[in-house]
Amino acid sequence: MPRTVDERSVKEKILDAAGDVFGRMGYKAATIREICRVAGVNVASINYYFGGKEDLYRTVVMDLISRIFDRYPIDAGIDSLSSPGGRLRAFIHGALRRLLSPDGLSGYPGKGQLVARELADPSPFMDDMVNEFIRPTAAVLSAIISELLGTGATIKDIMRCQISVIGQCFHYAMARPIVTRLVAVDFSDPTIIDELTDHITRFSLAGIESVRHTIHAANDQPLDATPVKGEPQ
Amino acid sequence: MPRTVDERSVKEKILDAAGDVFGRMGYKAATIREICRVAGVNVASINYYFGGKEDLYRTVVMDLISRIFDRYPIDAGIDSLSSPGGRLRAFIHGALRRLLSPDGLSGYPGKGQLVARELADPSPFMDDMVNEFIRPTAAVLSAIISELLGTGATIKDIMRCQISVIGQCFHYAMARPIVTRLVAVDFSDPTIIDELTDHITRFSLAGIESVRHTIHAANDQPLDATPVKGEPQ
DNA sequence: TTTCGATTTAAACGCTTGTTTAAAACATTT
DNA sequence: AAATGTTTTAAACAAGCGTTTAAATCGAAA
Repeated sequence: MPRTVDERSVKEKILDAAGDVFGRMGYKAATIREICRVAGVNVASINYYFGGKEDLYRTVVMDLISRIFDRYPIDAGIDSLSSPGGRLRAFIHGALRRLLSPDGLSGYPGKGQLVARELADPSPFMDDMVNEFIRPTAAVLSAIISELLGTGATIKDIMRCQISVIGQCFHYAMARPIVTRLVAVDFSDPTIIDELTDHITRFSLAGIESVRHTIHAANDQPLDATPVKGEPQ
Repeated sequence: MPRTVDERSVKEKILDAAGDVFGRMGYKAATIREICRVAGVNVASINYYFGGKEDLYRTVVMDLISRIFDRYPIDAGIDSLSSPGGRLRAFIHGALRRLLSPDGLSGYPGKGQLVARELADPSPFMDDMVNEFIRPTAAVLSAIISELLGTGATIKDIMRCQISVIGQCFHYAMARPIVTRLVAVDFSDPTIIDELTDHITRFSLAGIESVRHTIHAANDQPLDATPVKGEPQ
């Protein structure tokens, strides 16, 4: 237990520094000496307060994600909306805020990369993360899309549309090193989340609607063989 | 230079093993002792043939990507098609083959993760990769989308649609650890690339068309404030 | 002031890393 | 068969890692 006001600060300084260093370097390349240098504490502090490097990492990742989902809950404003389109919009808005907010997962460079790194290179406790945070999130989106697709939609249909929606959101966070290299995107612009919400919602609603049409039109024609190659009009 | 048939095999055995180990563990966590153990060669071989760990990594990544883009060129069958929708389909097909083919970037687990890892944690030579491979690819897609959006589309419009299309493709490769945890996707099924091409093309063409409508309808109404919240019908 | 538990510190520990070395093994040429 | 240049090998190297240790430092209670 901490004694003075500075004590809790030591633990927090380590957590902050660890988030940055782990995010920038990855678990293996990050050294506790570098973390302690950034935090301005002694190297033994990490073992004293957290027991070791691995436990520190687990704490950092879990704390970060928990805090984000506390601040931007999965179903924020979703239940209150009656139209599935509005709910899709609320979902996309929430996902983008979790991914792109400066106080969110993407305080780039640093903490935000932790998530991208976990995706590319899952930790042993990735399963906990999936079960606790991602699975409930996916369930909410799945319900919305299922409603938009209407009866007749298979699990495959729902799943693919789900990935189409999430993929658009994630790409901004995941491929940020590439996106920023290719085009000038000002991620610090506070209006960008709203703008992207507009775009992705519009894009996705049309995409889902198009899939819905093919489902209802598929009753009389085969599905396996050579698929539709032409564009709509 | 190699003397016998086995000699070229040593270099290739190292390259193969390095692709697997680097992909599974990441650059830092991968040890040359593990790579050599997998390859069945002496630890000194890597320095003898490649000069060191870093040069080996660079060679592995560049070789892998070059080979993929040789096998699945950016504009495969795109120029021959007259309709922009058909060209979009060809582009998506190519992107998915590069990302998901078993002989492609995604010989999962292993080499495929190298790409995801490079996205989340770019190497010093990420700039070379972007300039040589990604920028030309993005240019092709940009031209197709520009044509689909028609006159009046801003660079922002084109860019966002571009990311919407690429994001869908990449998500299968990037978030594979999560996707496979959530739903049963058989990535070894040879027809999956064609199926996903169908879905993403259909989804994207409708999305782009929807964006096109808003562009042409935006001449008389403001764009900033509260955006469309309702769903299509 | 003295005492005592909690924190901070500098130094050291054992271990693994990438790399180097010098000798052995090999295939080919003279 | 002897000589030559190339490849393979086991062993060693210095450097850096996470972790431990034991002493120093600190703040509050007695």
